[in-house]
Amino acid sequence: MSAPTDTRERILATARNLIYARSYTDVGVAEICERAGVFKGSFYHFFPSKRDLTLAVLDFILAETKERLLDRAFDPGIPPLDRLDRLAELAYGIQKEWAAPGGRVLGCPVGNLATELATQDEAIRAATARAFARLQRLLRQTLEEAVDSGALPAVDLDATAQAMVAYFEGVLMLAKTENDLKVIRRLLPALRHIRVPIKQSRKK
Amino acid sequence: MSAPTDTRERILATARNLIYARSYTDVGVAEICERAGVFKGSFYHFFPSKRDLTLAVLDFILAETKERLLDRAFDPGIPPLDRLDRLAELAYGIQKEWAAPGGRVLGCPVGNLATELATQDEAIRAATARAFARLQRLLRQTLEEAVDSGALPAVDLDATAQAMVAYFEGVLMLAKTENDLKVIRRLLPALRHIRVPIKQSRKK
DNA sequence: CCTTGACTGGACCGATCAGTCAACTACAAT
DNA sequence: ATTGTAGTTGACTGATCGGTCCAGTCAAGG
Repeated sequence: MSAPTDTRERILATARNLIYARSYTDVGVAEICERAGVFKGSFYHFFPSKRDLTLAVLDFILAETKERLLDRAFDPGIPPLDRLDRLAELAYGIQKEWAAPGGRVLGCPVGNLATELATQDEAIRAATARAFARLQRLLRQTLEEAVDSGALPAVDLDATAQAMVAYFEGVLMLAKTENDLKVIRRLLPALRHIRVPIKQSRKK
Repeated sequence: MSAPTDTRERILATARNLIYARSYTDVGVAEICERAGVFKGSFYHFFPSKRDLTLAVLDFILAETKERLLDRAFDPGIPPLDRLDRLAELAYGIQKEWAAPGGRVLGCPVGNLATELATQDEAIRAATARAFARLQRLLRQTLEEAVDSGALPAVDLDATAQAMVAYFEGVLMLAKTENDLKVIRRLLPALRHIRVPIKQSRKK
């Protein structure tokens, strides 16, 4: 029982904070160790490489996102379309929270890593893609319920869910670039209006 | 007259290619010089620093994007809403072209730099933000025409244009992450359905 | 012919990078 | 008591980082 060592957790949390606030390549192992109050040797005792650490950081982020964002937004007790509004509100709150300390909007931690590393590291690319797929699945389920209950006209469910993921990520990216939380306030609520119509045969 | 030296241009083009295909931090000055067939000394004769090079690369990208994408899509001779389809088609073609050599979808060169550096380098952040603002302006103008001609019901013009920028960037980012051009094919045409309704007073 | 100055070639710099390693400590099981 | 093992400490390595420096090249202008 007890806490066998919190070292690993400290490394993980510190790495998450630094990498999220800056970037993968910009943050070095030495800096992570320093800020976590850990020595190089301990780092490499727990993680075979910086790359493996990053994969672990991704898991960490995914777990946190699930409980802080997804589980709360995609609550079956909420009417389907309202879940989208909930998602937007929660995401805004989280972004605000992260922006507070450094005064910088940080965007989506998954999207940031994906953009930086997708073309360079296949494992990380795949992991981020899986994360997006999970969000897409939740959205698709929500849309399906909305259509079934008549709250939403028929749409291409898969494409619309994916488009919502894209929009969500795009808004966070834009907010990061403008370094302005208001972008999220302004744009994210329109998530519920994203629609990909069912595709018809080409218009000749 | 003549070509005073193509050295600077070669450095710029090489740097663009390398940075776009990988990332700012991952590509070193030495590698850029090597691939451009230029020596370190020449590099620093033309560019005071790697950061300044990157600013120049951004200009380079912006100029290219303007003539290859924006000028063609936002042609006043095309009906406003059709310009959006045109934008989607052209963007797809360009992405396909860039993906061909390395078999990797590269996403938006501006978005990539923005995501990687927005929190670290204020000048680059501002430059990418300006690029997005330019696209937003073009979209806003297009939407205005569409509304005036009755092709589109009234919407919040500024917010919708910005939402379209976000969606556009989000789709490219997702395509890069999934490493799949079909994502663009599938999602980008829905750009024309993005809508941010005119905001009403809070629902109580 | 001589100077000037843009440009090139390339050695070199200190700092930092990810990663290694052997010695050490603490505790558990035998 | 002894050994095994998980974890810690921190010096160290070779490579690479961005950047500096300067002697040399060359064409244009006087």
